[in-house]
Order: sequence, then structure tokens, then C-alpha cells
Amino acid sequence: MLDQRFDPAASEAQIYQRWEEADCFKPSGDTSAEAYSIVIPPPNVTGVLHMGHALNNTLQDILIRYHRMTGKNVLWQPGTDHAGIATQMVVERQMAESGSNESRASLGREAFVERVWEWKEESGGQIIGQLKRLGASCDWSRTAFTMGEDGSDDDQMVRAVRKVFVDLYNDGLIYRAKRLVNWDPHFQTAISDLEVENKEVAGHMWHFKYPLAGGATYTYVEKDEDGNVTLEEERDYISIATTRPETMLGDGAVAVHPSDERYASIVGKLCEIPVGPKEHRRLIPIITDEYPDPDFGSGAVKITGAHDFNDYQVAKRGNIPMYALMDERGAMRSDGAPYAEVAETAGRIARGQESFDEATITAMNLVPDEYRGLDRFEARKQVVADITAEGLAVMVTDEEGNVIPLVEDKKVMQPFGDRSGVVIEPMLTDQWFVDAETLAKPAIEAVKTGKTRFVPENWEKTYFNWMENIQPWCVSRQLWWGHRIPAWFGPTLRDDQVPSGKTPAADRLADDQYAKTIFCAESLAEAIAQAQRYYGDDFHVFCDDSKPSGYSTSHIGGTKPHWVNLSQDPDVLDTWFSSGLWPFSTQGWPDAKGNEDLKTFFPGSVLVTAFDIIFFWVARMMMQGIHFMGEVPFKDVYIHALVLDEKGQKMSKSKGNAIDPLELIDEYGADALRFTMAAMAAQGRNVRLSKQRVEGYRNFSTKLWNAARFCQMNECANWDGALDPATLTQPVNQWIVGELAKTGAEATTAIEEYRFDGAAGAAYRFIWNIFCDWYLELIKPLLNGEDEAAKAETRRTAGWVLDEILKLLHPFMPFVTEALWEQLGEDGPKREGFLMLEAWPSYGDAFGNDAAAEEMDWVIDLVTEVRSVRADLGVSPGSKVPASLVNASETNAARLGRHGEVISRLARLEGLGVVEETPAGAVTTVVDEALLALKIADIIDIGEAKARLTKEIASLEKDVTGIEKKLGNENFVSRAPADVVEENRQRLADGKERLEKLKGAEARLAQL
RNA sequence: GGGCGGUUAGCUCAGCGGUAGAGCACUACAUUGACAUUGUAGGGGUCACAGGUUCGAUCCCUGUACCGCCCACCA
Repeated sequence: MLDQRFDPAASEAQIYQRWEEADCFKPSGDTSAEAYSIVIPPPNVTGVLHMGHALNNTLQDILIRYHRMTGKNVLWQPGTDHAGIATQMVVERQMAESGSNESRASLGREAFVERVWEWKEESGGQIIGQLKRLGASCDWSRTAFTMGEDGSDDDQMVRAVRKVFVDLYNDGLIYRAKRLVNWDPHFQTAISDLEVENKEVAGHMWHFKYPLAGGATYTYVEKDEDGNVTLEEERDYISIATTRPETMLGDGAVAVHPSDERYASIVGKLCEIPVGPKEHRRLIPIITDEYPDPDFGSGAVKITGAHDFNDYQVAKRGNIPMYALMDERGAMRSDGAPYAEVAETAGRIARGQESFDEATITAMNLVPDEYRGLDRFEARKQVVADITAEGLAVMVTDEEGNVIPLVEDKKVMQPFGDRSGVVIEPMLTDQWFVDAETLAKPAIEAVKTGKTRFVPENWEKTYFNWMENIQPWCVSRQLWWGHRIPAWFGPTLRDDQVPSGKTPAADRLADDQYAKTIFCAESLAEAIAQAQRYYGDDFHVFCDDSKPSGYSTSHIGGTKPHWVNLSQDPDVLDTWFSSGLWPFSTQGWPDAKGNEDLKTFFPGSVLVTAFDIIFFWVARMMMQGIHFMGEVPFKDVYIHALVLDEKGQKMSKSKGNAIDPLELIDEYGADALRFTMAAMAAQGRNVRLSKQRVEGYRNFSTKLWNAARFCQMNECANWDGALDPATLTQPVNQWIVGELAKTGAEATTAIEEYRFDGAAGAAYRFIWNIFCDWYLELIKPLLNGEDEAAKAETRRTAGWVLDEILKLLHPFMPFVTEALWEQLGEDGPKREGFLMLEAWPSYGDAFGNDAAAEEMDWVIDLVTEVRSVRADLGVSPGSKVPASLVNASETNAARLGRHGEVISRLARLEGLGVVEETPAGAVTTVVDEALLALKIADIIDIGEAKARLTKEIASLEKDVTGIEKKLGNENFVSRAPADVVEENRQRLADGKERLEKLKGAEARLAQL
């Protein structure tokens, strides 16, 4: 006998364990069956399950369980992501909080990475355990990790990443270059555009005067739209606006628009940056460029190529030096020669007296001595104060007549690191870039031609929009935790050290300055071999890590053989670089190219993810998948919503509004949480989660449990396989199997179309509102009756339908359904195996039975009508009311004969029969063509009864008039589809007939 | 600035060219017969607004307003 209710806490873990031990999650291995595969979006290895994971993995598990039941060879590939920055951050924070004096720096690279591995081992299983609690049916024996230990037995991921990197490098799709990149001063690494969040913050715009060199002056004229002069004055300066005064120190020019007449006379002249020691004020040229907008501010823009993305482009076009001002912490530089010396050089460059190369410019620290070492925001304050003190701020008169510096309060968009939260600094650094534009082309094409399909479709636009404007992807990170970049740098050799026929000095100046001294290879040995071939036999190549005996730096340039010391790039790759390989790296690539798993499970059937990750991950997988496998990595991309709190806010720990899915599982069970996720997963929407909703679906599972209990008590739980609808004789049984078949079809279609809410809703409605509310009530008389054949048939049908329900519901509520499957099986023939491995139901047309459906609908309508009347008129619920059906049709009279008992029971009626005359003292209501007379006139308030009728008549009359009007419209009758017209005619006829009867009832009531 | 989405019952949301729906909340009633994690009944909507297309618009089109989100961005 089933317990009173299902106890998720006690049962779920145990059920899960049994599935796992029986290898239920592994692919069937039946290669004759269609393969169905999903790769999990790998959660951070050190992460904990949050609501987003719960939604994402519930939906995947529903698909996986469904397709497994349809007999496919199913793989849900699990794994975790090493999550470079995030994980490194966690470990660093732990060290900081531990109170020990350890830090990343004190530990050193090797020990620190070792520490991260330890942490990974310690916490890496946690999230997997949590996914198991959710019921995720991944094949855990294949759990993958985006990293691996170089040189260990488990280095396949390392080899995959290296191969990808080296191949792309050899194809010219990865290159190293000095570019302006987003620099995170907290983590002291470059990050990609996607990892930058632009936020609007309150800022200021300062206006400063850049005096013309040598005290030169010009006539500054402003005109209005009509060409009338509004301002004319002699100026010895050009006015510049800036929100970042500290970057003035690195200005290389002032730019104006070529059409800007105000400044035409001073273009080509020099002006002075109004900051720094007076005797070494730097002069910079006034140039023209299309970039400045003459209508904004003064129309003149300072150009700081090394600290602003727009300026960078201008500087590149105009060959303006880009002076880097800050160090990796975002503080003003304190390296290099004293300011006076450097400023002198810069001055000569500005006057065109000295040529310059990138390396020279990079080495120059133009931060005046008094600002060196200051934090960038400190430096900003200083610069503003110094300029203002010197009287070089643009002044205005305020409302009270005071002359004050012009400082506008202004909302400015500021870039922040998405992980660190600090202000990102554009920095000129050497980084590795992927030529995303080239890789994006086939990835765009694949979606255009439908090889990969987005569901819902509108996400394609987002994808296209981004892919079509894609920028080079900066993939190097100055971190320690990650895939080390497989590139080794050779030394820069003096001219007399250069191998014959090679010209490194020239190479250095070229755009691909490093190309000839970089050795990109899948292993150190290969890199050394490459270098050896490059340098020739006169050189002996080795690497830092393996200093050969007899090595001495003095040998360089000395007697042969010369020593060439390679050192590996210290940087690691962006986490997403390896995540992008996930669909094939998890299947053993590159080792297993051509092996069964890769052939069988790549490409994946669908990728399930949230929209916030389309760019980060989906796009990268598309690019890398197509490039390396020659095929799209998945056929469908299902984009689901984000989980928000009840108020529509993004859940986050810091806001304190996060609901912990594990707590919900503890409280309501995994099934309830899963069902909630499915029911709320309407496409293209956010999911607002409330506990109440979860509670409601927990109640649903209890409802199912109790329905099963009822079946069991009534010996309906005997499981005996198939059911032939043709053998059914009872309308109620014929009807329920038809309803079940409809539900099954609806759920199947919905899942196939990724409408999880539709599938969940269909199951919910059928189980609660049809099976429990009606079917189980309707069969009670049969189960308690004398007709043994009918009883047997009903038991069999109820038992069968219950089993089918368990199957249909299983992908959504795997635990409670599996528990019921097992426990109900104890009453009947022994079940062979797990519910999760049963076949997904597919019902033929044979299950539909229109006549039975119509008959049962009539019964249900009748009962509902009586209940409504009783409730409205305040008839006490317990009392049995004498009732009869007046002037019923033959059909309905027959139906009453078959169902009178159950109707009487459900509607609390007695003496229910067919009569020709309305009995005295009866209140009547209309059911179909007949009047239903209830002898209650003496126990109710006639006024209320009348009011009820009046209301119904009014509402019906409104309907009827509406339809009459419609049918009276010539255009409607001639132009609307015939079936619509016919349907309206029928409705009108029915309405009128009913109206007449209601009016009759009203009249009769008036006589009482 | 560009793009995407939203506006339907008190709340959260489905829906859809032809009769406006669910869950929760609310109201009333019911209590040993599977289930109070329940049952029965009920109230509650100018489907944001304005035009247009159509025999017919909550639905399609255009515009407006407001609300989200994404991308870009003026120094």
C-alpha cells in the first residue's frame, strides 16, 4: 500500500542512485537507432547550483528523458568549465580571507596553479552532486572538464586546445599584435569586449585651454545657422573638453574637423598641453580628422591614442604617437627616464624633428614626475586642480555673477569589468587575437541556410547583428589559471647574431613584428624543432624550463654554437576559447577523430542555453565547430529565459534576492521545482519565480500520488501492458482513453517544438482536471457495483491510464513517477525495469471515440449545471434533491439510463428520471435540449432563483443579439468562410432554443 | 543612436483573425471513504492608446505612450 504521500527527501536520492547503478543514463549504444545528443553548458567547476542552472538543466533533462523514451541512442554529455578569471578570483579571495599571508604573488605561478587544482578537486564535485539532486540524467561516466593537466594522462583537452590554437595560427586566423585592449586593473589582465559592461555613471566634463605655441593668436569666430556672426574674439588658445583629464598627459595631438572654419587658420600649428612643469610643457600639433563633431563641445578633440578607442583610430590614421600613461594596476607610470628628458624627446617628435617607432614610444613615460605612481583617479584630481590653479580652465559666470571654472555635470558611460567591477582602462598591449570576422562568415551562413536553427527564431537577429559586426577577439589573458598559450618566443638578436638570410630587425618593425620569432606549436619539442629549423645549425635551441648543461648567457654572440633560449608565452587563453570546442572536445577530439562517439554524437541535436550567453559561447562554438569539424556543432539552439525573482529583478547573491534551488528541492522536492521550470518556460520570456508556484506543483504531485493510491485501493493498479480500445464497452472508459490519447499527442508535439509549458500544461490539465476531477469520480459507482465485467474493464482501464500518465509525466517529474511505477508494480505482474526506460506512448486514432466523448461531456455538463444551481440558490450541499429530466431526447434519455446513478451521486440528486411534464414545485434549468427540474422551490429563496435566471437570460440575449447582427450583415454571410457562417447559425439556433427554455423557466418560476 | 521584446483578471503570465484563458490571490460553501498539499461554486478584463486593413481585430499593419533588455556612443 502506498504511503499517505510521497516523501521526496527520503526517496529521490535513492531512486537516483538506482538509476545510476543500473546505467540508465548511458546511451543505449543501439547504433541502428537515431542518435540524440546534448552537451551540457558546463557550469563553473567551483560553482554552486543557482536558479539559472536549475532551469537550463531541467529543460535539457526533459528533452533527454523524452528522447530516451522514444528509443533513441541518447547522450547527455556532462562536464564543467575551468572558468579562468572566476576561479582564480575565488582562490585568491580565499587566500586573502584565510588570514595567512599567502597570495598569488607569494606563492608563485606553479604553486598557485597547484592550489587551484586542489580547490577544484575539493569543490569540483559539488555542482555535479547538485545537478544529480535535480534529477539530471547525464552520463556521468563521461564527465569532462575544459582543462586538463599538461603531460598527464588526462591531457586530451590540452591537446585539443593546442591543436586549435596552432592550426588557427598557421592559417593566419590567430595573430599577435599590439592593440588597444580592455584592461582590467584589478585582475591585471586584458579582457574581451564581451566582458566589459558599460554603465552610465555621474561624471564631469572639464573644459581647458590649450595655449598656442609661442603665444600665437587667431581670430575665433562663431556663427549661427544663418551665417550671422555671434561671437568674434582674439584667442591664444584652443578650448578642449574632456571627461578624463588625467589622459591629457598622453595627448599626441588636437584634432578638429577639416570643415571647421573656426580652427582652419591654426591647423598645422602647435599647441601646449596645459599641465606638467612649465619649463617642459609638451607641444602637440593641431590636425584635422573626420572624427571630431564640430557641433559638439568646442569642436576640438584631444587625441590620446593609448587610452581611448576612438582616439586610437585617429592616432593610427594620423600617425600620432600613442603615449601609454599607466601601469597594469591603473596607476600612473613611474618607470623610465625622468619627465624632463622624455618630454624633450616628445617635443622633437611633435615638431617633426625626430622620427619614432612603436617601441620607442612605448618606452617613453610622459607622466610628469609629480604625478608618477598616483592612482589614475588621484591623478585626475591633481591635474584638474593644477590646471585650474594656473588659470587655464575655461571660465564662466554663474547665476550669482561669480566667475568659476566650467565643469559640466554629465552622465557618462563608463566601462566596468564584469567580474572585477572596476573601471576598465583601454591599454596598449601585446595580445593574441582571433580573426573572428573570417570565422564568423561560415557561422553566419550556417544559420542563414538553416543548418542551425534558433528557437525561438527571433534570436537569429541578435546573432546576426553581433556576428556581422564582430571585432577581433582578444584571447590572451594575463592570468595563471587556464590553458597556457602554446607559443614560445625566441630572443631578439642583435644584428650580428642574426642567422644568415634572416632579418629580425626588419621583422620587428613590421606589423607582424613577432612573426618570425614566435614558434607556435602543439608541444615544446615541436617548438624547439621549429626554432632549430629557423635559426639553423649554428644555433643551439632550448627552453627556459630545460636549460642544457654548459649553457651560459655569455655564449650568445660569442663562439659558436650560439644559444637560443625560447620562453613560453606566460599568458593563458580566454576560458571561452576552450569552451568553444566543447561539442567536439568532449567527444575525444582530436584523438578520436573518426571514432564512434564523435561520429555518433557530433553534431549535437540541440544546444539549450540562455540568451545572455549567445555571444560568449554559442557564437564561438559555431565558429570553431564549423572551422574544425566542417559541420555545425548543433542543429537547434533553444534559447530559454532568464530566471528572475518575483519582482522581475535578476537574482544575485549581492542583492540577496536569490532563491536557492537546493532549498526549494529540500522543501518541495525536485519534481516540483522541475515542473515549475517547465511550466514557466514559455518562449521568449523571463521566468519570474515564486515559491508559491513551486508549492502549487508540489501539490500537483501529491494529487497524482493520491490518485494512484485510490487506484491501488480499488485494485486498478494491475499493470498488464497494452490496452485495446476496441474491447472497451463503458462510455466512461472509452472516453478517458480518448482524452488520454489527445493529451499524449499534445504533449508530444509540444516537446518536439520546445514548448515545455505547453507539454507541462497538457499533462497537468489531464491529470488533475480530467482524470482526477471527473474520471475517478465517474467510475466509483462502477467499481462499487455489481457488474463484474464492467468493474474488471474499469479497473483495467484506470490502471492502464494511470501507467500512461506516469510515462507522459516522467520527463517532467521523474522521481514521483518512477516511485509510483515501482510501487504500483508490486500489486500486479512484476515490472521488468525502470519507468525512465519505458517507451514513450504514441496512441493511434483507435483511441478516439467521439460518441463516448459527447456522451461524457453531456454527463459532465449536467452535473456541473446542477452543482451551479445548488450553490447559487443555497441548497445545502448534503441534501439530496428530487430531480427529473423533462422532455429529454431519446439519446439523452438513454444516456440518463446509463449514467443516472453516477449523476445522482455527483450532483446529490434522487429519483432522477425522464418525465413529460415539469413537476410542481420545481425550479428548472436547461441542459442541452431538455429541462432539468429540481424540486427545491420550497426550500429556496425564489427571488434568488429568479435573479439567477434573469442574469443568465440577459447574458444569453446579448450573445444571441450579437450573432443575429453578425448574420444580418450581408458582407459577413457572403465573405466569411462557409464553416464560420454555419457555426454561427448553429450557435444562434442553439442560443435561441436555450433562451426560449430559460424564459419558460422564468415564467414558471413567476407562478410559484 | 541601432536593435529586440513587452503592455490581456488584484498578481504572475498563456493565448489568438470568428464564444477572452490558467495558476495564485479573493468570496461563499463543504469535512471519515484517494487527496485540506482537498473538493464544489462564484466574483473579477474597453486585451495600453490612436489610426488602418478586414465581413469581422485582443490577434495583422502603421503610429504614439510607457516599461524592460541587448548593442553602440560625443571628446
